[in-house]
Amino acid sequence: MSEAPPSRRVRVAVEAPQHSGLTGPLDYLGPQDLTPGTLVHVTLGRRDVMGLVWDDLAEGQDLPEDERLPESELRPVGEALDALPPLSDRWRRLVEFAASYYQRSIGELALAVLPPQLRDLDAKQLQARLKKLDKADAAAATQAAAAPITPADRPALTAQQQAALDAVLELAGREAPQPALLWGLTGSGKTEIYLRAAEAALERGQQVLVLVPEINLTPQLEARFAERFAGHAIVSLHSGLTPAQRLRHWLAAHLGRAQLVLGTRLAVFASMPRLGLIVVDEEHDPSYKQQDGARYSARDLAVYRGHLEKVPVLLGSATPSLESWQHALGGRYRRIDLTERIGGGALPRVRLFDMNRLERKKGVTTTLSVPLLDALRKRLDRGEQSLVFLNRRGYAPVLHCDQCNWKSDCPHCSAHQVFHKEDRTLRCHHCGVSARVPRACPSCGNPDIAPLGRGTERLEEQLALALPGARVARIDADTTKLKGSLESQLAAVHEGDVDILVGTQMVAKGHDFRRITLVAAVNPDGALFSSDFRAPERLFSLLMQAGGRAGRDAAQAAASEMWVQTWYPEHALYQSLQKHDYEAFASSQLHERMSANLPPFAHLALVRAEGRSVEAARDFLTAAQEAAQALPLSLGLLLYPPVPMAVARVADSERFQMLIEAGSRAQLQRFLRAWLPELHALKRRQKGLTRWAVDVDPLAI
DNA sequence: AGCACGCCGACT
DNA sequence: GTCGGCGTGCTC
Repeated sequence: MSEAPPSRRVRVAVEAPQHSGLTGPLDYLGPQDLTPGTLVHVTLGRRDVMGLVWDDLAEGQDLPEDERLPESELRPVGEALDALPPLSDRWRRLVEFAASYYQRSIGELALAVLPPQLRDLDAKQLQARLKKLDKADAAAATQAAAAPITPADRPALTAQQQAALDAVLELAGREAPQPALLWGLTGSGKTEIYLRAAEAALERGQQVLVLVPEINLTPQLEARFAERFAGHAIVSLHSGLTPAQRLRHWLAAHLGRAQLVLGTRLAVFASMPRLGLIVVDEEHDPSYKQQDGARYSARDLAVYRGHLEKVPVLLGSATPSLESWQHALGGRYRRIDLTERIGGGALPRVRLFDMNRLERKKGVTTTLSVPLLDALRKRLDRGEQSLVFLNRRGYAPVLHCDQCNWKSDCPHCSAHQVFHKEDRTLRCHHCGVSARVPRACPSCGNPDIAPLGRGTERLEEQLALALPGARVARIDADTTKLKGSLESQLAAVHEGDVDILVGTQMVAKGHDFRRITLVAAVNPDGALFSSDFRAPERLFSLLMQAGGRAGRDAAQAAASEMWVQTWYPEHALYQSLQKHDYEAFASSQLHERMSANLPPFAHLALVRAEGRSVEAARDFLTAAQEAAQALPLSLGLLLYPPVPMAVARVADSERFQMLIEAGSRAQLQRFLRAWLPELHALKRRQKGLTRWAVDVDPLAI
């Protein structure tokens, strides 16, 4: 028997959430040779939890010597899962940065971004898992020898693409590459640039990380990469995988066996020992921001990770986020442009249809205007497809009684219940409650209750009625609930089994329709007057993307059209859209943002509070504000008063929020670090407060 | 967050 | 007398 190695103080990041007040790693006693990055079981209170051996934090970040527990009071670490190679130093720096920036504990974040199944394993089970993986890999390796990529397999690059690729490769050759913003129209061949850049990294023996905004978009991109890189190991990482798949794919990345990792925002934390390139496709997409728990932006973390690992980051978009655009204008990002569509195709002609020109007759539906129906009919006659875009699910957003003014309000939320005709339900899109549609007005008994407004279900019905013989189909969250149904419905469109496709933003993103020559946005005005300062940016990008669905087949591009029905055709947003002029739009938005002192010229944090009563939620934030004003660090910050959220009550919970504005990130960070402990204390005193959270760099205000 | 302890109401 | 309600407080 060998002697037990001498014990020492070991820092372990444990899975304890922020609310516990335990922010940094905890101290345990462990063997001398325990490497940082190793998973260990430790006792926390009375339970056994997973922890990750951490290093001593940087000067100033750590507790002072005299506040640490004496070694005599420390508990020993439990079993180490040392069959797994430790998480790298760079990986830990990324997690440390993310935890600090988004104001969460290191342990919470570190363990939340590991595959969930890893937490439930003991050393023996892990070893078995790794052995099984070895076997499978060996079998796969003998089966398919990596086929070299030959130039013949790839489409020739246009001159512009070649220049873009050269710029990317030049960056990759630098010691500390600058992030690149690949600004390319839909159909300009961005994906080909990703593929070529990835190819170069693979040839150097490096791994490539590709992020996409939605799970929906992973299969088609995965197919493209799989086709190009046959024989290479490609794995996907997203929340749609089974726990076992997720662990297997994560391990493949961590062990360096997966050469390409493709995934949604959580994949930004994938452990990759030989990372050589990060691609963030559709970098402007709001889905990159996590909306609960640690509210990180995977795009921003990707940029930070690139900086840490000294690898190039390629941010791609036709309508970059104004943050990224501003970075490019300021020279922090290298801008690379793709301004031509492949094959010389033109962008669809944008027609702004002025709704004011229609005669307004009472009770007559104007959404399907006569000219729009004519345009749709023209496509039908030519055997072409059309996409009608409406960002609202259901049949009608509300039911209404003419006699007593009753409305289908949700009993638990400050929102209407949406009428879904298909299953005759009234559903609240905020809390999810569902009720049968009443036969008569529940308030006065009037049998004549009517739907008000329209959603995709009703649009589908009205189109079928107005255009007899047309094959109308609808794709939205309701028609794609079942697994695989989105794929089969998209396939039906590709097969030509559909003439007119009705859909929400789900169909506006990414899907490559070949035969669509008309895209119509029938009611996009809502976002023009939203209280959220980012609403115009989102609308512009959504409409550009929707428009990009038309004319992808170069032969039909000339005849393709985007139809926008609006009451405000003179609005600057639509004017820029009509000219496909993202630059003009961005410039006017940035101008507005600068004069209003909004991002990217200011930095925001949002504190949200939920309580059983309006008072509980509001009083908490008011007290929080008072505590903030007492801090010297709040000097120069703008603390807005607490206000109810746009939907103030959800599932019987009252919601308030409060905005903090700072001139610099560092200032905001310093303030939050000092302030949050006070909020934890306040929460304990505030009765009826159920939850609160800080959102750094919030996307939706 | 878990998971204790702790101090008051309706049950065998 | 005890089972259990959820308020309060702690976890290296």
